[in-house]
Amino acid sequence: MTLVQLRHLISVAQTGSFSKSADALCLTQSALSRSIRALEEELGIVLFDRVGRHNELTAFGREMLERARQLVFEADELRDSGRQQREGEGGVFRVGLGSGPGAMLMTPFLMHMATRHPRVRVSVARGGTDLLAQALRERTLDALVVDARSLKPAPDLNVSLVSEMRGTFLCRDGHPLTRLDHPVRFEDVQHYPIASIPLSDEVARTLVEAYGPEAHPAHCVTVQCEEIPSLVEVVRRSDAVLLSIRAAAPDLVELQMEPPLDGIARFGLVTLSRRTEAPALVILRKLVQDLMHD
Amino acid sequence: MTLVQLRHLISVAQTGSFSKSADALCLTQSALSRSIRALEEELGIVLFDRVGRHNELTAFGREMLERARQLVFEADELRDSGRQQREGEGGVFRVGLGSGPGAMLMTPFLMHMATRHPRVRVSVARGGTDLLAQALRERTLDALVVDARSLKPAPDLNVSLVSEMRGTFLCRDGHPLTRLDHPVRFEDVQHYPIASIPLSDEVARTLVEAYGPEAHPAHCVTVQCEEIPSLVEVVRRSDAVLLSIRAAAPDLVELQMEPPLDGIARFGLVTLSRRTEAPALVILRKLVQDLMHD
DNA sequence: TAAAAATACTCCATAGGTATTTTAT
DNA sequence: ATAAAATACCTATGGAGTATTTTTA
Repeated sequence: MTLVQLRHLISVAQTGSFSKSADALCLTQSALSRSIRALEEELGIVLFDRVGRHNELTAFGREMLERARQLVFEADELRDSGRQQREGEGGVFRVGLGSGPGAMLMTPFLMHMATRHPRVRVSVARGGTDLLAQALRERTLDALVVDARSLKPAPDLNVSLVSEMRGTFLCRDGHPLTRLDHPVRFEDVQHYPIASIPLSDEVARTLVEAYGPEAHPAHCVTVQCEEIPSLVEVVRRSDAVLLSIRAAAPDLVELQMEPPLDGIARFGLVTLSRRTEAPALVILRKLVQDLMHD
Repeated sequence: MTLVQLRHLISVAQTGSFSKSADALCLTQSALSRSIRALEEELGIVLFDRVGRHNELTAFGREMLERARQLVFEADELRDSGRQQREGEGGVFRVGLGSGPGAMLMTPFLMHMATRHPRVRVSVARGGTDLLAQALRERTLDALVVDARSLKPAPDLNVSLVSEMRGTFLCRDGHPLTRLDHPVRFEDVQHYPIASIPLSDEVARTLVEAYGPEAHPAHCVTVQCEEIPSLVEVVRRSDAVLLSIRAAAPDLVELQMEPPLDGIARFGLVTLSRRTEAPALVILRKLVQDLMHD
């Protein structure tokens, strides 16, 4: 029994004629006749009563037809599901976001998937890089976006750098620090609350190297939260200073630090090597590249 | 996409190995490899990540697998349904019973189907022969059992005689008519109530020819009902006389009439000619032959 | 290095085409 | 007599086998 044979059955049942169906199926009448006959022989039951001009389904044929229709319909759906997945119109996509990327990507990513790819079942996990990497290895996640510096290199992980973003101190327009007559030093900043998302050890080391032990986030950050928009709002309405990547809020003013903070967030898209990429990954990669640049 | 390919997918997903599945499927490893690859190419998506020793389904492959399992299961069921129908283990069977056969067959037939062939969906219609024949031509019935004499011969109807049964007058043991010192005449019978199922015109004519106009059922039958068992019960408990086929009740006594009633019920199994018989027809035919004989 | 999958090639089984016969109206 | 299905015969595509290469643990 073949799906093709079932398609033939359905067609002949519709037209009531082998010849007409043969045309419709781009086959010769004889080929179609043999196909139906083979099906009948395999099933051991006659499907059509050949009544000269017009062929009628037998009682069994009628029962068979409905089930054949169902089967062929499901098979067609299955066949199409491949294309749908490729085009981001289906399937599941489970993403892990590190702290920084999570803060920047979570909402836009979910929005984008909900509006542009509504048929993809997407789920996002946030957490520490190690935990996310573990989930990736266990195949409970399809991809991660994390700060590449926080990720221990491993041969089974495939990291592709998608974005590099400078870290800076930002404040509201008209902030006292913008009116200083000398380059801003860290001790100037320290007079104000410092807002930040949770920072990786790598970033902490960069800060300590540039501005001394006082600059370790564990000490200096006074307003911490994972949602960048909330922090931005606080900084807009107060004298708090935001330590984050420049692109977090275009309307905030970047402080000209001395020495300048050359820490760079290196966001990487992580997948398991030697494993097939989730089709929806291209969507995520493009989104990250569009959203995360200075 | 082929059902065979889906079976291959299912097997490799189970074993995690092309070689093992190839053995299980009685195929070579290379053939199986190509089969899966062809499926992947048609769908446009990789199903397995070939990770050396052990092959893993991709995310898409896992989704696909479930649907493939369902599809193959349904296909197998469909394939088997033919054999099931042949063996009277499924399908529908719609029978029309004429008045006489209905009276004798209805209950035993339904009992037999319910107990021996519980998976066949059976329905029985009772009615006049013409009405039943019409339903047969409209394909709302699969077969009839009627008195052949009441059926107008037609080229599109296929009648096979399954049973001939003598009609007689029956009464209870010890009935006054059994003690007569001469053969029973119709006028003797007329002194008692006459019970009968509705009789065809053919039988009526036979009666009139044998015993005169007084014997027409429309005149002489005083207790009429379609259920033979009920009539038999009445005749057992009263002096009523039952006009029916001899086999209706073995414990009743047959009256030796003068002249003898040579009317014979000729029960025929009617189907549409040139149409495939319902598989369950063999069941009915055998049942009729077993039940309806003198 | 050994086991497993992919590839190259060859073959043949079968689906399909052409021509003809049979069947039913 | 005609239109349609079945049949006979032939062809060719693609599924499957054998031998070999490539890959990965």
